[in-house]
Amino acid sequence: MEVKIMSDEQQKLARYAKALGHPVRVYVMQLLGQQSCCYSGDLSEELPIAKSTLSQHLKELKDAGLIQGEIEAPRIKYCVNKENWSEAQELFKTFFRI
Amino acid sequence: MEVKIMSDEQQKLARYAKALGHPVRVYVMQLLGQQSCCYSGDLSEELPIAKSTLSQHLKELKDAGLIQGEIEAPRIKYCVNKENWSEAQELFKTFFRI
DNA sequence: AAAATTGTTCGTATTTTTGCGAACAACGAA
DNA sequence: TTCGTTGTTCGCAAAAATACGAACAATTTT
Repeated sequence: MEVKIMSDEQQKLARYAKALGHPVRVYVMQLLGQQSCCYSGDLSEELPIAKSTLSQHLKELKDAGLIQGEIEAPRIKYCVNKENWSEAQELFKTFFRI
Repeated sequence: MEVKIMSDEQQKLARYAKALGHPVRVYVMQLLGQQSCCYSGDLSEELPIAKSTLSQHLKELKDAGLIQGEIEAPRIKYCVNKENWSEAQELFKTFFRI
């Protein structure tokens, strides 16, 4: 896309949508919606994927801005990034005009 | 995911999100939201991508169930797949609890 | 029938995503 | 300080996504 046709909103929406484009990542966000925070280990026990794979999915969500990690040694506490979550919420709300 | 942990809802949401995970596809859906139908040619004029690339994106949206094509020779009229759009709407609404 | 229009499909190349296990780093506990 | 716990990063491999132009198919127009 050398010439920019897409609006920033569309770019952002696509970015968030992409981050939510995998069942594991939807699962994580849904869990965080219920309890607002969780540890990678908790997820690792529930999900039938390798630790390293989970770590990558969490990184994806982090890179997309949907979650943030906080060191709580020796673990890492993952929480929803509320600011960006709200943004995503608004974007999807508008997109689906709901 | 040989052992199914994810719910159908989560799988579906991820599927729709994935389909929306590209700016061009967001653009198309947003246009269809405004005018409900459009032709590939219209899009091709506005978007700085090759016809074949656009065709692939439309196929993605079709495969995800978000749009449907109707032959109106020599063109193809693309419309929102209302049933699935509603489903996606509901899924995202619930997901974002909005 | 020949030519033009519309859009898909094919072939190809590049990049990104997904996934795993092994190795590593950081930290608390023994 | 050594050992366990926790989670990331590395190295690799396979699959999927992105993108293009050329070729093709279907239909309408000339």
